[in-house]
Amino acid sequence: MKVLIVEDDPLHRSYLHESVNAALPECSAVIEAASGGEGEVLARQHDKAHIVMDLQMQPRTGIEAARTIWRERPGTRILFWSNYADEAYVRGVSRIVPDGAAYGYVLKSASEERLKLALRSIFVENQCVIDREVRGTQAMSFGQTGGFTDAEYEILVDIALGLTDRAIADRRRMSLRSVQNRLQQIYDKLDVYQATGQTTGSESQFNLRSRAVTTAILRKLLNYGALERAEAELQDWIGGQKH
Amino acid sequence: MKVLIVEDDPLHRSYLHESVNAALPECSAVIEAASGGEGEVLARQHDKAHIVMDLQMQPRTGIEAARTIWRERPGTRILFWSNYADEAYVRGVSRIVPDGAAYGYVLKSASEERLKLALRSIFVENQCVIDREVRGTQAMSFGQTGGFTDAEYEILVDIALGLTDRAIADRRRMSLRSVQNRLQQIYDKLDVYQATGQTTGSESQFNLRSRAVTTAILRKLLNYGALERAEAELQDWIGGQKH
DNA sequence: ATGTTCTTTGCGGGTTCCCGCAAAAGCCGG
DNA sequence: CCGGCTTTTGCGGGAACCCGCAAAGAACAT
Repeated sequence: MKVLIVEDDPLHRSYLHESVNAALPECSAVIEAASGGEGEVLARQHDKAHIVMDLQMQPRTGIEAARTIWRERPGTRILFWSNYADEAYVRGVSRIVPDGAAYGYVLKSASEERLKLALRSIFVENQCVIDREVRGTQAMSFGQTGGFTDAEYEILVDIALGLTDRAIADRRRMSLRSVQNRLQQIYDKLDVYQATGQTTGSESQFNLRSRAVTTAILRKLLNYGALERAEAELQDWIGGQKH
Repeated sequence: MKVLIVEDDPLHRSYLHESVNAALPECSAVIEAASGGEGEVLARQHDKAHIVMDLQMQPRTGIEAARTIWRERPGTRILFWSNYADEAYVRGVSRIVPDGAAYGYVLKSASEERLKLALRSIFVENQCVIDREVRGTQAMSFGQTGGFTDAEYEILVDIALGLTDRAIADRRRMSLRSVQNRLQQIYDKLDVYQATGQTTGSESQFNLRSRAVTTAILRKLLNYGALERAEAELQDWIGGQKH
């Protein structure tokens, strides 16, 4: 068994290396990559290796690396190893995991025991292991309680990118009014109607559109990585438009 | 000499501990704190300790901790130790450093030598040490080349928070039109006028307001921590308004 | 086929935003 | 005090946004 570690922080990398050695004595080789791009290359070279992948990396994030790896080799087992359980990350991961692939998601704050257990579960038993906290945000997200549907999330990302209603309608192939309906659902769910106090009698409001975006960021529905990915997709789409 | 380490990641904490011991043999005690709040408490107890402070921490960030510590003890020497050189962080730090206080800013990606050198320079020589990359974004920010003035940055934060033009005018004590002037300067500097391609002849545009915010985030002028802080200030202001 | 429910679409108007234009108000060297 | 200079403010109009209302469609059980 070979294990490929993709992690840009040298401290965490060597920590992972030790943990893999301790948890998987049957492992014959541990390869290290210090960035997402390097990880993709090494995954191609060692095409039976299991992978431990950091999510936050510069410039090529773990999600992008995992996507290309899974595209070439859908059965690969990947254990994601991340600082946060932000909904944006969780959604990003579950969006790209192929059907039937085994994967894991553990937080860096987890104990070494949990990490070793996860390593054995996924790489030996071929069984998904998802950290309890992550499960929490997953449920939050897919359950209806305050969660966003994929359609709503799509539109949320679009206004975050700064698209106009008209542009969203074009991009998502729906009417202008439907876009605005979705927006209202989003505004409701993000509870964005709080008024700012005012010395004069009348009360000024928030700009709902911008307010929704930052509320989403503050609630960790969106984060830098998600925006970066979405921006890249947007540029692709623009390129395709004027073909 | 005493040194207080404030860092939530245990790996980095013990790495710092070792580096301090190696670089500062005259140091008599090293205290560790695992969060911003704990750091503030320990800083009060050990009121001559120098501080090494991580910036990204949950829930209380290093900038907030540093601000309260400096408020109580303005001469304290603090070495900031961060993953990124985002303009939002750099601006946040230089906004709170008291006049004449010695401080440092080194990146986690720096070599151990650089770290030790910085520890000696600031804690022994009482001399500022700012990582080269950070200097770069500092210059970018305060020099006129594509940089934002404080006034513009303030407004940028305000639209990011979702305030309406009217509300910004009230908050910053200026006329509506002046706010909109500032907005146009911001739109210019962020170069937000790119049109999305369109099948019909006419071309749809971005929503400049939202587009400016995410462009700023993608360029790392804004990030989660900055928004969080600004949101707290905003809530304070709203409270004061309806007194 | 009929009724119920949910989603999508169109219309209209009130509000906010974006911005060109020009007058008014500060800032300085003469 | 006076001509420049930048910055601030007011006005007006066109566009985009927010949203209530109601008709048209789609999905599904009876």
